[in-house]
Amino acid sequence: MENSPAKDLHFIEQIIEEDLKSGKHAAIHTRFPPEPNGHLHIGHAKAICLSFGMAEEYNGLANLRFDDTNPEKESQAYVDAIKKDVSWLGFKWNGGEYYTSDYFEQLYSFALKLIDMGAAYVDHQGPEDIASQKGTPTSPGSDSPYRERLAEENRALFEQMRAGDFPDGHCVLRAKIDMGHANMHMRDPIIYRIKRAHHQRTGNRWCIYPMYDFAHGQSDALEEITHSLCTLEFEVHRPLYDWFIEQLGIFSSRQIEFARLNLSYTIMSKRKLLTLVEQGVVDGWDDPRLPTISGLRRRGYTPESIRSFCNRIGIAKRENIIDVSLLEFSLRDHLNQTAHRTMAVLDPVKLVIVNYPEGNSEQLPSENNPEDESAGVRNLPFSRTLWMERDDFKLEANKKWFRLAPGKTVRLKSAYIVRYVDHVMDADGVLQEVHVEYFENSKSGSDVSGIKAKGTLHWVNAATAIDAEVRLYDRLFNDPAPDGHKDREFMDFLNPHSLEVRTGCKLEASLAEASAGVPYQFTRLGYFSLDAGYATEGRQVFNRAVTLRDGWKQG
RNA sequence: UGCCCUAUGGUGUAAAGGUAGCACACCGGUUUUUGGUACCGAUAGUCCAGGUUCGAAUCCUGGUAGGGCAACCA
Repeated sequence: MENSPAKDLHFIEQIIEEDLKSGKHAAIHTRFPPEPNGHLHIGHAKAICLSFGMAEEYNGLANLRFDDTNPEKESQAYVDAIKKDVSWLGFKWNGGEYYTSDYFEQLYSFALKLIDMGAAYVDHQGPEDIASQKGTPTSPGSDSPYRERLAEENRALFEQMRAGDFPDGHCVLRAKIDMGHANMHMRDPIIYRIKRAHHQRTGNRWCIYPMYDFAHGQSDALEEITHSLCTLEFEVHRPLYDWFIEQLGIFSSRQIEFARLNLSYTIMSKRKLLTLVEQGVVDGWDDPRLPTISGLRRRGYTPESIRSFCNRIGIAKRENIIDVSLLEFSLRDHLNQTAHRTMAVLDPVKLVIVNYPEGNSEQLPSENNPEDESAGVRNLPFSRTLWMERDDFKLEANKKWFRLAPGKTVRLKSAYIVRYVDHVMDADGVLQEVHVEYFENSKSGSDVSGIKAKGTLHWVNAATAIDAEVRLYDRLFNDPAPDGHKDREFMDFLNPHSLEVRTGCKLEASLAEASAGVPYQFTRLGYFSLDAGYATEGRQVFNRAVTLRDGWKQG
């Protein structure tokens, strides 16, 4: 690192480097602290890449900690899903796996300490009274009538709270700070509430649970987290976070906030995502149209592409909406290097090579990936009758049309150059067959025909093709910021065409052996992968993750 | 009628008082047996007004705009 060329560091890296250089910390320790009450999305991926990424970059440790202080909303199923997603992204919690609930006893002692210091009190008022006394952002609050209760009495009451002597909601424990503070969070925040709910880890051992502000910072301290990275909305919590550290005299973690990720044409709020799932707008949390990690995985995104995306978007404190095209670029960039090319026809029309002998067939070699020689070569069966893409033929074509049309000549990828002969339409004018003649000496790899074909078409041999269903996805919303409108609901912007199911697609035979989740490029069409979830016996289903970039300007 | 945060091309993000750079998107071109990839090029930016300075995206003052803050949620 010494004398390293001025690399562009984001503000968190700068803070870390300063802390390392000054000796404040010998090594850094970060954490990713999800509440197990929902599924992770691409926004969490940013946070994961940051917190785990910083630990990797500076040879530190990173913890995975489940912030499970509200048993009513949380479950083990979410814990499992989150662990799966983080692992899939390629991160290891080398600092360990923790649960805030493991600290309940310790947090209880912290509360007792606060009480003994005269810095916390039990309040018997209801939520309405407490709320009204809190004041507003522009007017100060007022003191609770229980605020000056003696420490001994508070201690006894708090012990009774724990012992279960009071019903739910009977009273709360509050930090005694300043009801006139400009920061609402400093106006005697509630730090413990009585709640008889079964906790997935502690069962019924506790009937009081600490609030976020009395759990998160303390957990950071107990794990000696040096840099506690979180999103901007916690900025106003930081004074409280620091206040508890000071009062309790615990390890001084530093909370640093960064702007959360927003992606164009989608939503990131757990609540709104849940609405889509519950109302059946999508198939579930892993619907390929959702920005959830599980959705992206099912869509065909790779962990590498998501991580490179997270590295490209930067870390800063200003609000942002990242263009979804950057995400798509990251996927194409990765898959172009790694995905095997295959041929598939989504909207098939018969292509008959009239001068190719009936009954004949041959095997034509085709490279699996022009970007990667080591990917090897496979043989494609070729014969007189093939499938071609319906929109690769047009009756009236101009000079800019490189595909098939009367008078046009094209190359069939890895095969021969063919020239239009005629076509067949049914009574409704729907194209049934295209007839072409091939040039025998134009065979791919040994072309001595001297004929130049502008366009290259993909095709599939009819006799050996396999049938499949292919699902094409478009953005879920029509608006770049569906939840950014004050006067409209995000559901108003749903894209009715976000899913297009194509049946009767023709795939090259090698795809019969495709495994779920392995991405393929369908030549000229995009990147696709087999979806085991949608498949049924004898029917393959492929999802399109993203199209290829289309540089063709029509018209 | 408060407090906190933020303002750089279309979208993101750098530049720590000294040439406003990079990526995506868009547009044009070269190569191409994927209208893909690769490569080359173009367009395009410091919220406003003052001030300090030889010199300001950067420092100061005042505006303006956007975001956040009043759950026994996290």
